[in-house]
Amino acid sequence: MEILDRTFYERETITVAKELLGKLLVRRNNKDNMIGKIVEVEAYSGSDDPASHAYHGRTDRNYLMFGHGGYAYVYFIYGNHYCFNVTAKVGNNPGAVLIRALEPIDGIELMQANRHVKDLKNLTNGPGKLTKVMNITIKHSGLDLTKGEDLFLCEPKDKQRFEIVSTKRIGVKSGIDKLWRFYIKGNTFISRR
DNA sequence: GAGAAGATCTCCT
DNA sequence: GGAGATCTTCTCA
Repeated sequence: MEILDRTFYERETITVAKELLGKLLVRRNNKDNMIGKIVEVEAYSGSDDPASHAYHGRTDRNYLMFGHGGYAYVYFIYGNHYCFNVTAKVGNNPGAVLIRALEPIDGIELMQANRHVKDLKNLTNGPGKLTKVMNITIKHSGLDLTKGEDLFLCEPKDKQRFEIVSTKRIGVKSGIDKLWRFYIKGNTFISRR
């Protein structure tokens, strides 16, 4: 498998977000692999995006968004859930892409066991769900995704053509004029509301 | 050191 | 369709 390298991530956040659709997220857990195809993402920028963690400047929590692209940025939200982001940026403006939904590809039995859910369509269709299924926690924050270790992204073997739909982002109260949520048209594994 | 809000999910009606 | 669960982070004193 071809792991995405640094040059993929060090581009405009919006461009990276769109191109992440259809890529594979690989989670290596001891000897077991879990693989999911990315079907839904959201882009978060910096000083021009009031919904972004980076909007109010650099802090102890969001400093990863100000660093290089291609790193995992994981944070805990609502007392219950982790959200998994990939840093993606060009120049000095911070940026990250939130992975919102996956299509289960491999290691499905392990995924089901991690959440005690059998319905595939209800397994990874939300940011909090997919982190639980993939066993992604705050420990993975700051991980280099280009090294091919516990967690990385790669190019699928057979590239499929699909249409990209862009809509308003979900769950944010500011920046709703930006259509920075992207998903694969017709895919049944996206989250909705 | 206290208070409030948050890039969500699940259960209940 | 709506509210509760639950804790980290940020802001202000």
